[in-house]
Amino acid sequence: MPPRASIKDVAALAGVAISTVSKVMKDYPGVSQETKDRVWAACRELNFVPNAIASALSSKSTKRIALIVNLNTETTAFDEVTMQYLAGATVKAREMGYELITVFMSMISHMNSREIISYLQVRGVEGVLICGLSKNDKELIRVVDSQVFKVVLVDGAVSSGSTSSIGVDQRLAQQEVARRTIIDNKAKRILYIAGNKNSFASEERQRGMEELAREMNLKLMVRYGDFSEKKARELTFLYAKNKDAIVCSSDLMAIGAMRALMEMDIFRPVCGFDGIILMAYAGMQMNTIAQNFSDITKQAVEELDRLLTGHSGRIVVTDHELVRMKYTDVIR
Amino acid sequence: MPPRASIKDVAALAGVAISTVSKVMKDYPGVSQETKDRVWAACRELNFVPNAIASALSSKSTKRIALIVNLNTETTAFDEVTMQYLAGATVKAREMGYELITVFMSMISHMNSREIISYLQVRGVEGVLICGLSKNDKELIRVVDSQVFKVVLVDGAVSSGSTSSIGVDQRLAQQEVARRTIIDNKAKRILYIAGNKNSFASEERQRGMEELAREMNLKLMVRYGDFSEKKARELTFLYAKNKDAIVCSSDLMAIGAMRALMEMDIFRPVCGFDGIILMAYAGMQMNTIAQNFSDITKQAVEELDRLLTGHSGRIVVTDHELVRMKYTDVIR
DNA sequence: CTGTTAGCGCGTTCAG
DNA sequence: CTGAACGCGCTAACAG
Repeated sequence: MPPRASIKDVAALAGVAISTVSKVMKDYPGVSQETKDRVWAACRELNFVPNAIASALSSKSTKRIALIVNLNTETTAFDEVTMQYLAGATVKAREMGYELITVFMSMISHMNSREIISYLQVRGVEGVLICGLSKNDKELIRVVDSQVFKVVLVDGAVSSGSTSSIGVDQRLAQQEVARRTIIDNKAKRILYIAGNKNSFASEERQRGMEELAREMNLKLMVRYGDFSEKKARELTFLYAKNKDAIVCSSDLMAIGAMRALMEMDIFRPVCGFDGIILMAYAGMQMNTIAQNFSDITKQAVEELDRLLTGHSGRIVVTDHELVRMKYTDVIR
Repeated sequence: MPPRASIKDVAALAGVAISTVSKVMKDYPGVSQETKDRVWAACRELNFVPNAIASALSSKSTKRIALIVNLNTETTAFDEVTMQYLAGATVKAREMGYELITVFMSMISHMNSREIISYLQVRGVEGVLICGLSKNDKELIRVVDSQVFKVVLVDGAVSSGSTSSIGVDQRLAQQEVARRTIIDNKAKRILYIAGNKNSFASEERQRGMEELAREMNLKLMVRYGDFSEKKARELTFLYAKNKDAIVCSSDLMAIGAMRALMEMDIFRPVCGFDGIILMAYAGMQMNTIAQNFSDITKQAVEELDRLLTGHSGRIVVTDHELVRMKYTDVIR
């Protein structure tokens, strides 16, 4: 394997100037077809691969974006949603010619906003995707507000100047899932297990549920399950008995609730939210919104591209289909 | 936010030469303490963040590595093992000052080796981590053989010149898991559900099982489950009846086997391999090796660093602990 | 110990 | 339509 050829070598072989090669590579106008052919031939012959580093330095555009997700790297616990976020963004970024570096919250949680900015700047990051921003992430929020980077918030919060927001309409989604479960079971007294008070998404879902309760004239009890299976289980033990249905703000909590009910040996309809496959493995089937989180980050990358090419921030609400989950490729 | 300051600005403000600043930044010897202080002060004042792009161009060292994993991005199926690979590598790479770009097999499966090489070269990749290389990945294997990049194979295959290999001793691990299950249950007739013939890891495990069968004088039936839960289930229906135990080459297949047994309403001891949390959700508990795959890629990043700093390829066998899995933080 | 200088590979005027 | 020339921000000799 010969050492990498540079644009200079190509120019020499093709008998043209460096700038001409550059133009050909980027398909700029103003180069004769004949010259183009000669240049392409030379490229192939030398196995020329443009140097993105040099290009970035010269053009001052790195085409690099960062994905910040909340994967818990301490425990071996895994998180299907995060994984889908990651997969979608990674694939889409490549498709659109962006370089994607993934950053876990845990890697930056000990930094202050200035350090986080430096961290990203050093790496030439121009835009950032943040999934599931919580109110607790104070420093990260300051990073967003600093406007140093173009930012797209995924399932997170509102938008401002250079920031876009994207995700399903949490309020509406929660209402639709819950409504179906409630009507199907003619439920009146509902235990709602919310996430926590710091998550924007959880807050919206809760709001949705509260609205629905008023609208349908339900008796609603709200408790916080912290997105934890265990906590949801405990809450169910405590409060499910005199309720007609349990609505959970996440699938994992729904699993916890379901298990508690099984142990209590009583039946109550339960509904979840995300629509993760794990549910099938847990042997459960319930109403959820059938989200594909990788689609959301795919859209988010597109949105970030918009921001980076000069457009302004906005709020994008993605489609969500409310269908009873089908576990076609899973045994059960 | 003022525009990013460059090393030149710092030099000017500190009243020193550019090269001096550079030396200070990299903590090179031969700079007086006083000068250092002045430079650092200037950095802080200007909020100087070194430009890694420019540095890379000049030094010809990008400090960028790629992680290639086999995450299936078509379906929404998720893969705990892959996720752990990913998490470990991402975290460790950052710790060691490497940039990590993650690449899914599906992104490059349609490319030939030359295109893959270009793809990585364009991005300035110097070293590559490949998880779970299979014999089917012909083009990728050619990339490895081309020696263009330093490569560490994780749970994959053997080493050569600039290539290292890392992973548990699949043969031994399979033997230990199986042996315990077999002894505990005084089993004689074993159904072994292997992965497939293309995976190096699966092949090694199978070899281990075959050795063990000879050693313990077992009656062994080998079938290929393709790492699929469904297939393992079918095989179990077909062959489990007159067997004393079922040994599976992966946890997912073990789940499939277990479910088949439940449907058949017969009991047979089953053992898995990886030790994934999903098992607990599936409501099962069985012998596995308790691997932490993120530890493996962490070690792999260290190994890649060794290669990149001039050492030669080798085979590293990581520790594995054979313990009965404990699902402490999972309800059941 | 410190400063000067010549690139790294490419993008981009701006004359020819 | 083409090419010379400069600069991006930094590194690495080398010279003082």
